[in-house]
Amino acid sequence: MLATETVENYLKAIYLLQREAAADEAPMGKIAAALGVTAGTATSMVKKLVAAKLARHERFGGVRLTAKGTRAALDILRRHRLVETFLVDTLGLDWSVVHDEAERLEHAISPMVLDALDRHLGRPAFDPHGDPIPRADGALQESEAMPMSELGSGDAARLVRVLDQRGDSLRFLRASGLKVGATLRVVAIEPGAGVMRIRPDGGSIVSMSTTAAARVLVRPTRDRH
Amino acid sequence: MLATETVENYLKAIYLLQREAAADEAPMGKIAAALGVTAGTATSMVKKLVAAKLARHERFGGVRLTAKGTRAALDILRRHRLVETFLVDTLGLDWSVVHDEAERLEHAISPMVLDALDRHLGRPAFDPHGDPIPRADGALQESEAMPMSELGSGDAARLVRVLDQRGDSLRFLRASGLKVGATLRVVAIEPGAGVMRIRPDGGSIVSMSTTAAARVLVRPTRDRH
DNA sequence: ACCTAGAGTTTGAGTCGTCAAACTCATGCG
DNA sequence: CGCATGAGTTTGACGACTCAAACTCTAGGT
Ligand SMILES: [Mn+2]
Ligand SMILES: [Mn+2]
Ligand SMILES: [Mn+2]
Ligand SMILES: [Mn+2]
Repeated sequence: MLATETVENYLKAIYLLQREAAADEAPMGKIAAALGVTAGTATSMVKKLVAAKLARHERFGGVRLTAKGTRAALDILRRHRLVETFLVDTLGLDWSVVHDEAERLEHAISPMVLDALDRHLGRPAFDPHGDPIPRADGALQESEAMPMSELGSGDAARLVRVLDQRGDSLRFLRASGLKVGATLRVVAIEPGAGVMRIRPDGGSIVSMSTTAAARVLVRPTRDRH
Repeated sequence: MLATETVENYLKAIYLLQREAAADEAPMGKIAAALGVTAGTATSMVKKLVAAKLARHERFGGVRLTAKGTRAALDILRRHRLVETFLVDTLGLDWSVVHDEAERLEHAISPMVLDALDRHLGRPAFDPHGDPIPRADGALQESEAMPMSELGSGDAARLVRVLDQRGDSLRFLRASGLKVGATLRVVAIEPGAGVMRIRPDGGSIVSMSTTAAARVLVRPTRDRH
């Protein structure tokens, strides 16, 4: 919209890297990797963001969005996640493919179409992966959740969000019956092997690495064993 | 998809200009005007299309798409018109605004999303303006229709297509009750003034210039006067 | 047959986003 | 401390797309 498609992609990437970094700063290398460009390209692009007052950056330091940059990033994130929701809920596409589609469509959605889409979908608060959808005013409520890897043996929980957008991860989870909203129970943990065994309600037991499990967020349920 | 977004726009513009030109050739100046670009830019871009075997062109002559270029143009046209149909039928947007929206969205629709959209819409044959939607294999059936300007006084007809995509034209037609599928009758013609008076079924009489009426296509109905 | 107005082309230059490769900085290991 | 290594930056170049302005061709009217 206001910015070019490339700028929109940088803003979104920086926003997401900033959330996940401890220092609340996006490292230049990660930005470059997220966009599939060389570090030099990312450096020069960040300079333009700084010139446009969308980001702050000092030589050899991390990148941080300004309030204006954050607002723009949230707007793009809203478009991205509403499009994903549309592709799954209305068109019936699989949640493992919609991320890449939304990556392109997000740049072509005008405010008018966005609002019509939002209305058509019933103003959803979460996308198919459980990611919160920023509201039109930029408000964003993250859902309370913990990594599935932190559950103990025997614990029951509801799956509320999947952080990994990679297609093969999502296909594995869907095939295992682990979708957003599903309830599950930890049947065993093998700390030595770094593996936990999970039984989704109404499904059969699956094993996954604790690192993979850490990218799945759950909310523990009162345990009616 | 295969081509860049700019190339897609050129191909679609050339295709449409070729259809409407007597010589089945798109004049360079019209191409430039359609894309909002200088004539020099269009010339150099057409050279690239020729190099890519998408078009034929000799110096100072008109531009003609190759079979490959025509196929690509039909593919873009299909995306454009399906998107327009979606915006009107599913999202409820007005037919006067969807053209510009589709102009951007058409480039971001993958084959997978396109097919899901097509299925969701019930594989429509015509878009909201009555323009035929090319099929996935490139087949395109134009509907039989004549310009409304060629009707005689007293003639009854059904409106089947609107050629002018300009927002104000479409808003005028909608406000007058002249939408695709509506039946109407010519109540008077003023050749001197270049105006004809039309009564849409269930609406009140409106005047429009014969040049405007020439851009509205109708199919005469058996006249139960 | 000419000449000119309009249409089309060429040229030179600029912007945007990108890369490769040379370079600089920060730091933690020895 | 000193310096090697990895992270980040700079530079020069390029492809895609565009414009302005100079130039060239074509066709229609006299
Ligand atoms: Mn994107
Ligand atoms: Mn998502
Ligand atoms: Mn377009
Ligand atoms: Mn249309």
